[in-house]
Amino acid sequence: MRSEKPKLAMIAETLSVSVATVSNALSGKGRVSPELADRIRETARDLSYVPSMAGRALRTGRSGVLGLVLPDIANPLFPQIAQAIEQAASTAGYGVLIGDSRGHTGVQTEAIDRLIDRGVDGMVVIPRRGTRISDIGCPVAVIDTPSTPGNTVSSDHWDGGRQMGAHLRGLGHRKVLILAGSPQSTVQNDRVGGLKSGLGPDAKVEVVWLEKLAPPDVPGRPLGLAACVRQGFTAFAALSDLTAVRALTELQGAGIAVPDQASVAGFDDLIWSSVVTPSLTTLRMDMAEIARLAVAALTAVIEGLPRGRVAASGTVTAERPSVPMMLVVRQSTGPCRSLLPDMAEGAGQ
Amino acid sequence: MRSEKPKLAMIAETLSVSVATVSNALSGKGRVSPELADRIRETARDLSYVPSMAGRALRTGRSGVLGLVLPDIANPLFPQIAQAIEQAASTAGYGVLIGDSRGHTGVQTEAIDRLIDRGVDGMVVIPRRGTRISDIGCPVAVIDTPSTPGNTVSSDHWDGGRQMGAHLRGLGHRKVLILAGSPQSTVQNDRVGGLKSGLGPDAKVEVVWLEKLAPPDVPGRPLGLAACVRQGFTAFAALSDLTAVRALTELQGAGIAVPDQASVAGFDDLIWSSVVTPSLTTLRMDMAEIARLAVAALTAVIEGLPRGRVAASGTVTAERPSVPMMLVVRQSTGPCRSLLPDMAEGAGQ
DNA sequence: CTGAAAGCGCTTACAG
DNA sequence: CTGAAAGCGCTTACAG
Repeated sequence: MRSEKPKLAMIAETLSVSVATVSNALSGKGRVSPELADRIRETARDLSYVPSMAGRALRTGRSGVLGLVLPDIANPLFPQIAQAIEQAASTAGYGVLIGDSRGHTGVQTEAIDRLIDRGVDGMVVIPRRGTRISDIGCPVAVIDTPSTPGNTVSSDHWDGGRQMGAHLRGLGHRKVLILAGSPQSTVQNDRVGGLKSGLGPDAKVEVVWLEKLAPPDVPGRPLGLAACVRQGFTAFAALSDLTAVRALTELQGAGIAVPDQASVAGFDDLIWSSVVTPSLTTLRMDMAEIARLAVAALTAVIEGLPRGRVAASGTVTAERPSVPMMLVVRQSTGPCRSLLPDMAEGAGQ
Repeated sequence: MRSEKPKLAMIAETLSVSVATVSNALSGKGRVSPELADRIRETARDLSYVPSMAGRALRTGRSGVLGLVLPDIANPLFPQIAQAIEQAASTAGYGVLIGDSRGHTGVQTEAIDRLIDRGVDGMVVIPRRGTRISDIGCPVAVIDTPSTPGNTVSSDHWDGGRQMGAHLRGLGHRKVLILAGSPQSTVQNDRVGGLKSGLGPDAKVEVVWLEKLAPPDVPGRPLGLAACVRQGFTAFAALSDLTAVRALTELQGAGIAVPDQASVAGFDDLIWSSVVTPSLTTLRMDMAEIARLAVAALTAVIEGLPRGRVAASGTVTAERPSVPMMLVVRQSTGPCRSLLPDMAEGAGQ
């Protein structure tokens, strides 16, 4: 029912003061007497004044918007990431613009450019396959993995792998198959490294990179996991919940009981992992914290705060570069029964 | 290496014309001689000129940004939706700002308000549980289901259900359990209705609303599907792929072979459905088309196009209100073997 | 402590 | 067909 969108001038007029004073009062820069400032804030509230982003942006050269670019849009992590970033950004007073390169790895630059053209003040990028981010023209926070140069902040994927490895080792597993995606992914390599370390030197570990399978791996194609069980593998550690669910259903479809005959574990704790039977043991990322750190790093340099730094790599530096992952133990992993060929008995529940 | 971000004035200066002329030429409103317009466009390109959104927004009162609000952020459809909307918006020259109400159904207004405050020109809303959208202060496109008043455009969920029902019926299934989420969801109700219709009058159909289960349903809890099979249910139609995967793994875990002993089907064709074994029969939405229609409806009223209409409900009207769903038949559904109690034999493959 | 003025980069009547 | 001018809503030196 308000007659019109209130502007600074309206408040000024209402109180018979200058817009400059209103602006100063509202921005709390303290050049205004406390009493006047109070009155100004009050009538601003009464009029439900909302500053015009356009006016402010034009004047200050800052849009108050951050870009979020996920090259790999089909990424099932997207909801988690988008939610966390939006939350952190909004708390920091920023909006979040979606940048999507629709899977075309090369076209990522285009998505970034579009974001720049729209005037984002900074952006957070979740790279895939070592996409190189450099002099983009605005501060960039990269969420990848601590071992990547230019990484701003991320989960400690290596340690996550280590936790998973230790868990599996603790259950007695000594012959483990790691189901990985792309060998080009630093995140995945870190997870593999940690897994091996956690499993210990006496474990027999094999890695299959789905992407390297020939003929090219198709989602629906069986991975031959039952044969692996017959060969003595007792645990399957997938580097993503998606692959874990794939492994789980393949095993179950072949009549192999999980976790009785083989353990299965995933990564990332997507909702799916808690919904399947048996529910999946997995590693949860603290996306909220990662997002908070990434956004804080960004806003620090955007707002010229003392702590804000842009590293040589062109990306922004966070308070701390890595956030621990948390092991979530559920039903899909159990003690190693190391039962070899004689697995015909039952899949009974 | 460009010395500075080029502005309209620079182009004008370079060509010794007025900024007004440059503006007119670039916006193609045709008040400029073709030759001059060409030269202007050319130098604009050479200088890699990008208009300042802030300047334009302040002047025109339009931000060139659309809001996307999904109250149910954990929604696994999010990647699909976000990608499609971003694609459509970007093609139409708009950016997309994320609006998230973080699950708090009531707080949705807050998310919407934040978007409004940021000056979005319109927004697309995917409501849950009959959230009421009204006089928000900007054009709104609602993507829900055709039977909801105020729906702008959406999949034809009823017909999708019908297709699935017909498919199952064609395979001989006559006793089907529908796994639904919330009875408050119009989308789900439509799917249920279609399913029943497609299954035909002689089919015995039961619906279990997961949300109404007492004690409240927890993701990991078994749904007692094996017992249902013993009772003669031969097919399980889940209203989402998430639930379908849940059902599939529960059945498999209980030693019931899918699709040999029971068929399972889902909805939405998330990536998960093609990855599990057996891969899931499901219904795919044409999100790209839906997004295109929604965005077109929005931009039509934003840009004051002749076709653009705001319906009485306060939401925008699309070229057509519904888009067909497409049945994707995969391995999880098969002919009904109608094997009753004697299902002890084998889950072996 | 408060205000008048300039200007951020555009677009849009309005003249010429 | 082209241009001079005003103004969108802010913030920021600069005076007072």
